[in-house]
Amino acid sequence: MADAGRARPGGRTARTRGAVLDATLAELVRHGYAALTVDAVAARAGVNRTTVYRRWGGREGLVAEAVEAFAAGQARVPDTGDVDEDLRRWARSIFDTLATPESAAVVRAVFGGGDSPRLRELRHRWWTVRATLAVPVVARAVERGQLPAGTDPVEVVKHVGAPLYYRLLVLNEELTAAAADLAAAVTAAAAHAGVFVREAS
Amino acid sequence: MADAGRARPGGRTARTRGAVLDATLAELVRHGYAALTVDAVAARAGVNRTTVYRRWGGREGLVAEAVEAFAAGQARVPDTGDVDEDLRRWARSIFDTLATPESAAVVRAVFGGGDSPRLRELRHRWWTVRATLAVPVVARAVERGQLPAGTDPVEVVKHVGAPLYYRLLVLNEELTAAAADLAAAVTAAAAHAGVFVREAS
Amino acid sequence: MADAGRARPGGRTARTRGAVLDATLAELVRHGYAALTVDAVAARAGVNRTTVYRRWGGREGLVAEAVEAFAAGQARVPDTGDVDEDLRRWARSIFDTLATPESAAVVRAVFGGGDSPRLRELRHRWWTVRATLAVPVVARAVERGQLPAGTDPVEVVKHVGAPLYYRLLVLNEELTAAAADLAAAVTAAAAHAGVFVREAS
Amino acid sequence: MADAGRARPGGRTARTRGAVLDATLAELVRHGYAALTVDAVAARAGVNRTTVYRRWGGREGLVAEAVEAFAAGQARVPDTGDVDEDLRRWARSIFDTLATPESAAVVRAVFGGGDSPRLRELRHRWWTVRATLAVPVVARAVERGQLPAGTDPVEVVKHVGAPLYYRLLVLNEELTAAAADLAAAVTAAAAHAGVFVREAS
DNA sequence: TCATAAACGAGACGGTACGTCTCGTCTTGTG
DNA sequence: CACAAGACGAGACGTACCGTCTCGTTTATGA
Repeated sequence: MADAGRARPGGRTARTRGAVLDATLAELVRHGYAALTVDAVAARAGVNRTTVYRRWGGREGLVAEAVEAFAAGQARVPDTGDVDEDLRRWARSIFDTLATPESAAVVRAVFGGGDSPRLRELRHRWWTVRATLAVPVVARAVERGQLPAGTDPVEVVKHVGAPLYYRLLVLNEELTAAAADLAAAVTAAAAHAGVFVREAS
Repeated sequence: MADAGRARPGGRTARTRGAVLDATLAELVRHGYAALTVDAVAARAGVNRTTVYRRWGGREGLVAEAVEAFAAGQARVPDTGDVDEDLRRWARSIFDTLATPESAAVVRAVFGGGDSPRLRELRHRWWTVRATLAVPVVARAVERGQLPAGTDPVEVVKHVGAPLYYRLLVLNEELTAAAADLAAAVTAAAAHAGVFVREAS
Repeated sequence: MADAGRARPGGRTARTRGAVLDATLAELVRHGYAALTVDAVAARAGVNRTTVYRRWGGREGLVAEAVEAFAAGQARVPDTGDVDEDLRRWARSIFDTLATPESAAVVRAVFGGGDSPRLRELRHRWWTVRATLAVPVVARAVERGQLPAGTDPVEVVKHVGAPLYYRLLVLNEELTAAAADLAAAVTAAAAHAGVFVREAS
Repeated sequence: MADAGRARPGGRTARTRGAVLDATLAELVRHGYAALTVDAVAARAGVNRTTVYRRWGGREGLVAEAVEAFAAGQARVPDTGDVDEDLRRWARSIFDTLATPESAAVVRAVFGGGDSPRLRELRHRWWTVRATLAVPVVARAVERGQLPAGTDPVEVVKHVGAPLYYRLLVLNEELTAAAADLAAAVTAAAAHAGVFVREAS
């Protein structure tokens, strides 16, 4: 958010875009998705309402672009040679993403909002991007013989993230590094035990 | 939902209450929380808007009471003598709760809505009720020696439910019995491996 | 306008109606039809925009009702026994209607505005009401033998009013009593000369 | 409208001007002054909005110039030696001007529009030009002794035109040649009767 | 013929008003 | 005298034009 300025060369258009997206994130953090109004965003960005409608078409477009801009380059793919450590780092990476107030607000906005097609797609993208990154971690472990053959990578990845999102969205508990480590450890233990081995179908 | 009327004795008041709560659930299922309007509920219940505002004070109160009425007696506590089977049945119980369209809509309403204190409390209650029921299952297993001493029951319970809610709220995937079984198996394996053993703190 | 209050007993509704119609006339006088905004009317009436849209549906409905309320009981039908004097008084009556700033503004609004069906009907009513009142004046004169048989009353009435509206709408000249007298005299002279006698058709 | 092209030699500028003025007239005829938008005119003319604002400054300037271009050389001054016939021809000339849809639209635009200074001046010019042309007709008649000395030419001219504009703007009736003849006859009869003789003041 | 000033195209923007939609309060006539 | 029926205040929504501005391109014309 802060350093977005550097990426905005020149024109008024780019300046406007930046101001609006920043304002959107700020409003998201302060009031949440449900209470986010175009007027408030425009006012905070020092921009006319009309401009927002012209370029983003309303609340959804606003959030969609702000989130996409925010989500870019958030996840880190670990490769230490050890599954357990890899999973732990992956969990920590998720934790890092969800721990800051900004991120939490964004995640809540994305996953606690309405059912519009645009939001659906956003959610799907969010997950797809992360799954695409994490799946190889498990695949490599299988190749290295650290996990039993037939282990389903997608399910593993899901079970690492689930407890963290669960805490944030359902339990409303604060996320901790310990929780992340635990989620990774649980999944790792189960994986070693062959629970994720998929029957030949 | 349909036969709920029988459980409500006597007066017009009770009849009104029932009609409104039924209508609220129906609207929740059809349109979701975000698009739920007091007017629509009142119209569907054949009741005046004013009445709804008088008795429930608005959308939130409406949903809160409807959900509480709905949530009563949804969970089943298994006790088969075998942790693995107990956890599996517990997971299946969650699955049953989340699988029907009505339940899914209610859950989405509760956990995908706003941040009002009332909703927060509702979420908290939702979780507390279920945790209270499930914790003894794990406790018993520890007593029986099926799980290592020091196993944290609350964490175990969380990890059973997490993947299911995650699927529903984050991944928007359909829930399956297999997913429930997998969640239970993962948690059980980890528990047997001592992952949930809490260091003396 | 000022004494409209007496005719409004009781309810908030009636009070609102009166305030809005008064405000509409005031705005009409000050800024004219083209520059009349719903917002300004609502503000002046101390009423919410929404209320205006609910009850009058927008600018046109507003003007339509205000004008109708205004137009009620504006014209006087003379019957002195003498055509020339009757026509003169009729012209004076029109003059009285058009001479005050309020009336002039209303007339400009009605006849200088858009082409919507509602305004068209308003114009038609305006004319019809006045024609209905004035036609008997000419008819009586024919019966009395003061005007030749076959004199077309409608055309006579039109020619009395035409120069006055012409001055107001086209020439933007101030209306004078002398102009009204002249219009009546011209029409009377032509009528006596048989110019308005309609060929048997 | 169509042959306006001949008066526009060479340049893109002149071509643009012609296209825009034509488009303005067309929009005026189709939608009337109130609904005339700069955007529509620009689009129809195949010209950019900006160009219109640059050269005409907005809706009013557009209409003003279009109307002036249109109004040039519309009136015909008769001189048959007979007042009655002269007045009749003059009335017919007005009728010709007002009868076509284009002309009617233009007139409505000029006289049924707003109250801006520019439009006021346009109205004044419209009338002045015509009065200047017509006044000599009456003056000659007085010289020839066909009308009484002291007859006020300006009032005569006004009374010829009034019923026709009245029909168009107030009554919204279709103009007919008969109506024009009647207006002339009425005025002529009154003039012969000395109604227009102005007292020495 | 070629430089240069003028006009134009493209399009983002601030601004005003529009007309619509809910929400939640407030008023009122009626039973 | 309570309450259903519904008018009202409040405020966000999304749209349409207005008129301004900037930047780059085209075009006419006279040195």
